[in-house]
Amino acid sequence: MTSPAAVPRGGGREAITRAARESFAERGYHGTSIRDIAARAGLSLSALYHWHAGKQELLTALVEESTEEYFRRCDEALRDAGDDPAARLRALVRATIEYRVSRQVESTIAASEWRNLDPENRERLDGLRAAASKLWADLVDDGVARGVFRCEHPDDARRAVVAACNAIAQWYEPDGGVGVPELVERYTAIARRIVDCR
Amino acid sequence: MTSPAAVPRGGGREAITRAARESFAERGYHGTSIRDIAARAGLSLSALYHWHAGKQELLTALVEESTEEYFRRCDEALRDAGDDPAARLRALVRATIEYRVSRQVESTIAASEWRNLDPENRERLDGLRAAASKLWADLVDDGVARGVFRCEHPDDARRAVVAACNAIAQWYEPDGGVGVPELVERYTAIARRIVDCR
DNA sequence: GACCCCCGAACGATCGATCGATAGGTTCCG
DNA sequence: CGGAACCTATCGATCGATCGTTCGGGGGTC
Repeated sequence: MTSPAAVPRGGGREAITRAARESFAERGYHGTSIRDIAARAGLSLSALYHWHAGKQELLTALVEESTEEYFRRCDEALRDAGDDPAARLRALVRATIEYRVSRQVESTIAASEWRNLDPENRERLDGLRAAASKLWADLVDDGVARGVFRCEHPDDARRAVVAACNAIAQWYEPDGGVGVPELVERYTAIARRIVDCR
Repeated sequence: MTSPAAVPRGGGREAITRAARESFAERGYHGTSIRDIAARAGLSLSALYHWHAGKQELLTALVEESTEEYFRRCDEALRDAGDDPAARLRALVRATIEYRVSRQVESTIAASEWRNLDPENRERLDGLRAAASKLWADLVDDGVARGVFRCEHPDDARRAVVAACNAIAQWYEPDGGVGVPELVERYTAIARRIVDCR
C-alpha cells in the first residue's frame, strides 16, 4: 500500500489523482475500476465523484497534463539551443529524456492508454502530439539539408532516436546508479551517431 | 466488419482466434469482452467456450505463439550468421524486423498486454523473453570485447537498437512503399552506427 | 444554519462463465 | 439398406459478480 495514512481533510483531489495514476500504470485503464482507485486513495466512491467528473476525466487529465509538459519542455529546449543542428538535437534528446524520467509513470500511461481516450479528447490532444512530432522532423530535416547530418533516411533516423529515448521510461530506475545528465550524454552521443552527425 | 461471410462448419476455432487477435489489438485485453470476440467471429458465446477455455487462454495462446516465433527466428538467424559480430548484428536486426512486420498485430499485443497474463503464464513466458534478450546482450558484449563495436556503453546501445527495431511495428504499413529487405538494410546501418561498428 | 467533504446504499448495464437443448453428421447393428 | 445410437458444433438463456454512475444524507467547520 502506498498511502496507509488517512487522507487529510481537503486533500481528496490530490489523493485520488495519485491513486488513479498508480492504478492506471499498474493495470491499465480498462483493468482499473474506480473502486480500485478510491480504495487506494483511502476514500469512498462518492469522494471520487465529488472531486472528478468520472473515470474518463481522470485519464484525460493525466494524459493531457503529461503531453502538454512534454511539448513545453521540447519547445523551451529548442528556444534555448540556438541554431546549430547538433546542439538542437542534444536539446530535444535532453527534453525527451528529462520528461520521460521525471514523469516516468504518466508518460508511460500517455503512451499506452492513448487509445482509451474519448474520441473528442483524443482529437484535441492529437494536435499537441503532432506538434511535438513535427519538432523532431523539422530538426532532422534541417540538419540533413544543411549537410550536418549525413544519414540517408532521415525519417528512419528520427524514428530510431525517438524510440530509443522513449524506451528509457520502460527500464530506468531512479536509484540505479546512472543519473539523468549522464543519460543525456550517452543518448545524445547515440542520437548523433544515428543521424550520422559530422 | 472483417467477416460478414458465415463461418463454415468446423471453422469456429480459427474464426474465434482471429477475432480475438483483432479485438485485443484494437481495444486491449480488458477493453475487449468475450461477447465482442464471439460477435466479430460471427458465432455465439457458447461456440467460443466450445473451442477455448476462456478469455485468458485466448490471450495466452496468442502471446505464447508470438513470443516463441520471435525466439525461434532469432535463434535460427544467429545460427546461420557465422562468427562475425557485424554479421550477427545484421542477423538479429533482420530477425526482429521480419518478426515485427510479419506478426505486426500479435507482436504489439504481446508487448502491451504482457501484464494481463495470469501470473503462472507470465512466469512461464518470462523465460523465453529473457532468453531472447540475452541473445542481444551477448551479441553486443562480444562485439565490444573483440573491438569490433566501439560504443562506450553497450547496454544503452543494445537498448537503443532493440527499441528502434521494435518501434517499427507501430508505424509500418505493408503497402507503404518500403519493403522489408530495404527496411532491414536501413536499420542494420542504423544499428551499426549505434554500436559504432568499425 | 449554511457550506464543504465525505459516506453508504443503490441503480441498470455489462462482465466472464455455465447450463441444457438441438440441428446435422457419422457409425454401427440388424 | 434403414434407422437407432452417438458425436460434434452450435445455440439461447441465465448465473452471480462487478462495472461506472447517481442519490440522499450526515458530520464537520465557519
